[in-house]
Amino acid sequence: MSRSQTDLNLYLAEKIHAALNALSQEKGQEPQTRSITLAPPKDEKLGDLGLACFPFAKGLGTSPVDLCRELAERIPVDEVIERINPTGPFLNIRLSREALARATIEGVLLDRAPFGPFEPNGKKIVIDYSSPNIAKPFHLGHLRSTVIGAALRRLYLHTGHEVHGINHLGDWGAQFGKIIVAWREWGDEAELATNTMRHLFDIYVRYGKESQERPELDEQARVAFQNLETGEDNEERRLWEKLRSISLKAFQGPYGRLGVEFDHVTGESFYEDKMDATIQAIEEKGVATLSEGALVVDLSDEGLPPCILRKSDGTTIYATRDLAALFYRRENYSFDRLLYVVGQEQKLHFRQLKLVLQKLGWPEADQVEHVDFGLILFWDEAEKRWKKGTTRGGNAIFLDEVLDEAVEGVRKIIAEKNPDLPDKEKIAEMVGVSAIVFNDLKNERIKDVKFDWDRMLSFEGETGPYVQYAGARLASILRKAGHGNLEEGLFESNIDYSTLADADKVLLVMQEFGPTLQRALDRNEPSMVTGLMIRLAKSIHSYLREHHVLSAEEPVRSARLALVAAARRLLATGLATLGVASPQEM
RNA sequence: GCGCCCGUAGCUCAGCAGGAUAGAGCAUCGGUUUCCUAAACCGAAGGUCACAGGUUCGAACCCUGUCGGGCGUACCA
Repeated sequence: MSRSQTDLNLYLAEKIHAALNALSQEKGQEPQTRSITLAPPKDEKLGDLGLACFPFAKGLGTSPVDLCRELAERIPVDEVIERINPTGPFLNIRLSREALARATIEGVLLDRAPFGPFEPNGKKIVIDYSSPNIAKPFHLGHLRSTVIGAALRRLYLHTGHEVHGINHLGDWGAQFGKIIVAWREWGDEAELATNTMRHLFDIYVRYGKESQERPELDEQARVAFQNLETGEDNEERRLWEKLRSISLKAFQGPYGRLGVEFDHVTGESFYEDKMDATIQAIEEKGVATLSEGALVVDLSDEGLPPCILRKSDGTTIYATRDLAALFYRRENYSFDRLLYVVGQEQKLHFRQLKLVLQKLGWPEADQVEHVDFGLILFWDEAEKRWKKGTTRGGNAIFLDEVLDEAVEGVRKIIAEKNPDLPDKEKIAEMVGVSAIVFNDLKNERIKDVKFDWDRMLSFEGETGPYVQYAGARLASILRKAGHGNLEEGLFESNIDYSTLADADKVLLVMQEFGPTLQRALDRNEPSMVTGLMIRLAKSIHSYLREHHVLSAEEPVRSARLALVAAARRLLATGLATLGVASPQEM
């Protein structure tokens, strides 16, 4: 079964492409290279998918209306294309309902691309995401990089890429000097043991406040990091190791709850012994200069501040470690693309890094991309506006608090609406955590997220639970039909797909899966998938209202069950790429 | 100051590389439950797409300028 047999957008695009090329050849023109994007016509009576002919007409020296008519003549009606209908400059196509149902349902249930995994394409993608500063709690600010990166990792995996997901932990650097000093001043072993992250957070915040009146703290912190970077087995190193390992352990909690995985956990400290060689390599290329006591790559040609390789006190900086990581990743992963899922406030830093790579003459410079995202803003009642929250100010919200609130909200709804549900606690966790993840992946990543408890804890409308609920309803129908394993045995009976004409809305949304994955990859934008899942859930909820499955007569009943199984499965697949669970019941 | 990002319904956002009459959710109002989960469904109301020019068959989308908000602007990450 070829891809275009299950992905009808692709099927149509191939037909149109062939017709366009035939026309080009006749007119002695170059073949068309412009990609074909189909969109639903404004009026559904015109067809299911349409192509605007304007851009193609220009190259062929004809009018869009004429081109549209000519294309329609050249694309014969077949078992998939029920009607081809030139409407002025728009080429509208109506799909055969039977073919639509067959291609979609069989494609999904037989796990064919784009619904199932793609054939390996040999491309290697490295994704750097989450990368929190440990020794500070996992707070809301870490959530975005973590869930966006994890979703991209799964999307690239699904579409046949070799993916290396890396957690570039912030476990090195000047900040550790501050944490070491804070620990010396106010650290409490008992607190650290019982209340690890809260305690580290408290002393870090205290450092931020007290260092303003006691500037000697900053000097101590600077020295502490300097001592750490000597590589010697000294007090600083022992403290660093202790604090690092204990906080790393504490981070497994949030990662576990979120279901986030990494292929490599190589933090900044991993490059401790690789930075000298990196600096040396850059110096040998002759692009490093000394400026104000620091070793830098000058970028004034591009009108940017310099990229600092070594600070005037001899210690390294995050740029040094990022460059060492780039050298290491090029050597060890020979990536086709390297994605940094990091907030937009670091845009300048990544521009600088890329420019350094260009100066080094790396061809890979163009394959390094900053996948940036917006901030999390908090409502300031006094100023009546949305503001950035800071860890330093002590107003960070811990991720566990947010997840716990969401789970508690779900518990209440279960108690009210489905008190007999088995495994209540497990389901509450699944649904509550998912709601937070889904919410974060809902909007375009570049948009700032406005943190709003009411909105986050709302489970109605365009939310994670709404989508999960659609899946649970489908699962419930399958369970009652005796399909314990959901789609098992469905193909044993011959399904009469012609009886599913009234399910065209659901099926057409399911057909958007392929093009949506493509767009999500092109733009590194998981929200494309989130949006599709909402539309799919919406179409399912509507369909189930109007069409009864279990009480239908054969052969309609079997066909509807197949539809239900396929919709359920696709929903689960899409949600899984987002990191959202699909409970059987809720 | 300079650079980058954002500005669409009361609120939060979509708008699928420039296409047909700008769409959802929340909130508001009204309707649906002897029916596989009402965390649902159906309907009503709600718009100067920040503003002004420009590009063209066509602009919420591209260009220029203005206004508003945000982020960044060498030894934090």
